[in-house]
Amino acid sequence: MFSVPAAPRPDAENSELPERDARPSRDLQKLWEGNSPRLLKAGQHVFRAGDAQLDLYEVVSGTIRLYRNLKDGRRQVIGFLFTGDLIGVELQSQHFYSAQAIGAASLRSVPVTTVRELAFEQPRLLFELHATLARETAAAQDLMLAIGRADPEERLARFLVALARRNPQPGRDPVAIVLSMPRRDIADHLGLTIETVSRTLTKLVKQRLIKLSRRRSIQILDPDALEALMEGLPRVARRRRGRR
Amino acid sequence: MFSVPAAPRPDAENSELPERDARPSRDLQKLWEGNSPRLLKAGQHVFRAGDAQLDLYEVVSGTIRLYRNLKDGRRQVIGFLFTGDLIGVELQSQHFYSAQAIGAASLRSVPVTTVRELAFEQPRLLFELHATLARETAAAQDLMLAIGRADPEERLARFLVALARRNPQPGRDPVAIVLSMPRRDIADHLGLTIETVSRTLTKLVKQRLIKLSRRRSIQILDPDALEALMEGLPRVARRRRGRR
DNA sequence: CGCGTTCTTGACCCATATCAAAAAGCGTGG
DNA sequence: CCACGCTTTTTGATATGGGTCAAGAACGCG
Repeated sequence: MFSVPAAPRPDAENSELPERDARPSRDLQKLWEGNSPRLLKAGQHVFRAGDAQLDLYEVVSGTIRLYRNLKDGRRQVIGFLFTGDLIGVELQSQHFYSAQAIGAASLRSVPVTTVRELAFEQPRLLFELHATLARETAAAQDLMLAIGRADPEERLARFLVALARRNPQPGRDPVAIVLSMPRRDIADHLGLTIETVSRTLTKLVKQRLIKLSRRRSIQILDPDALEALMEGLPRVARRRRGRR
Repeated sequence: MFSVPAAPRPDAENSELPERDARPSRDLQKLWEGNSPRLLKAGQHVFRAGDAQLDLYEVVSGTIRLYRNLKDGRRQVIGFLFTGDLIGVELQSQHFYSAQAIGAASLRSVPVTTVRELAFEQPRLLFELHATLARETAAAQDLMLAIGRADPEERLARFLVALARRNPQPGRDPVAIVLSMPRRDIADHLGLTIETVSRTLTKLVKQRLIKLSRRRSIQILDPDALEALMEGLPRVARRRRGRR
């Protein structure tokens, strides 16, 4: 079963990837008080890589994708943000990735200058942001591992499990998840092509690990098998990855 | 020529990746005063993923590799740290990657509890650590882009340019860099095999972009061409990466 | 000088990208 | 509610880059 690991586990190898979102804390809550959300249309950018960072944002509704480009257009989707997630916790002079609404979305924001001032008086706030950034870094490293070393099946398994963990579905065991992003984004996130994403999903369906309906909604039928897949254990004795 | 970008440039697409290291600042300097360095032998671990984080470290000498594993041993090298770099700026309860000396190395450290106390009194210190962590995150995302979307030639180009930038060689234009890590580490860093790393390096040699001697030392003959390679521009019109 | 280790080179092959087309959704207007 | 057209996704056929396997060469160290 999925466990939503509130407290970290003392498990060295299978380090639970901390989620990138920082759900409301009292310190952060204060920040937005009385700020009316900004509405974004599908495809609209919050900011682009290289822009000066003016604000810290919180996603109120919708899904935001963060990404970087190579000059010739190849794209790496860094991550997806959902309701309650923060954007821009780095607090640097400029953004090093772009943020764009996938569907319609809404955000609220505070100027970074305000955040900085508050943080000076109230170190706990800064610690909080620091911890959020640390989770983000861990997630980035985790994705690196997936992209650099896992095959498509493992990458998809990781992606789906991570998504499921972020939407703690109370109770119901065949976990339902909604893909609020198109295949192209998933492909660019996992370093694959959309064709491979599609083929791999149908492969997972055939193995009865998941079930997909209407393209964007997925039921996880066998969470344990999926989690095993993440680490590549199923293939009984994967080639021989001997080292040193 | 290589420029060591002290101040960020307003260049949207070709965002300079901030270096992960934080060279000495007054605030940080104070931390280690009077701490005698810990010596590490080749291959020795500073800590492993999952260990509790007890200290914040600074590399005094040598090279440290940071990495994560999949259960079956596949490894992703997150990054390499050199003299002056900090390890453990996340300040979380446990490490989510392992840190290991490549050759002989030495570190000095401060307990995280001490860092936390100081940070409460002296917010600037925490801001400093936060900025370091932000650079680390940016580097991780940059590597993701390379691993997910670049071919071996581009990945090596990025790796070499990044290395050269971290060792600001005063003056001398054919920039000399030393690979303080074996091919296996480079491969595991870039998501390649050692064979591909080797072949790609000789390919770069044949193109007269670099020159390598005694396996571990490299001269960059044509910095501009290398930088162009990073973004994949040389191939005059790479397939067609059309997107939206 | 000799041995173990690291790196390079070569031959082969397979997983995944590419190219191409069909199918399934989805919104819109009648 | 259905028909139409556009977009997204799936499926199929083929090609190829980089992985795998296997020597051999270069190095470094005692």
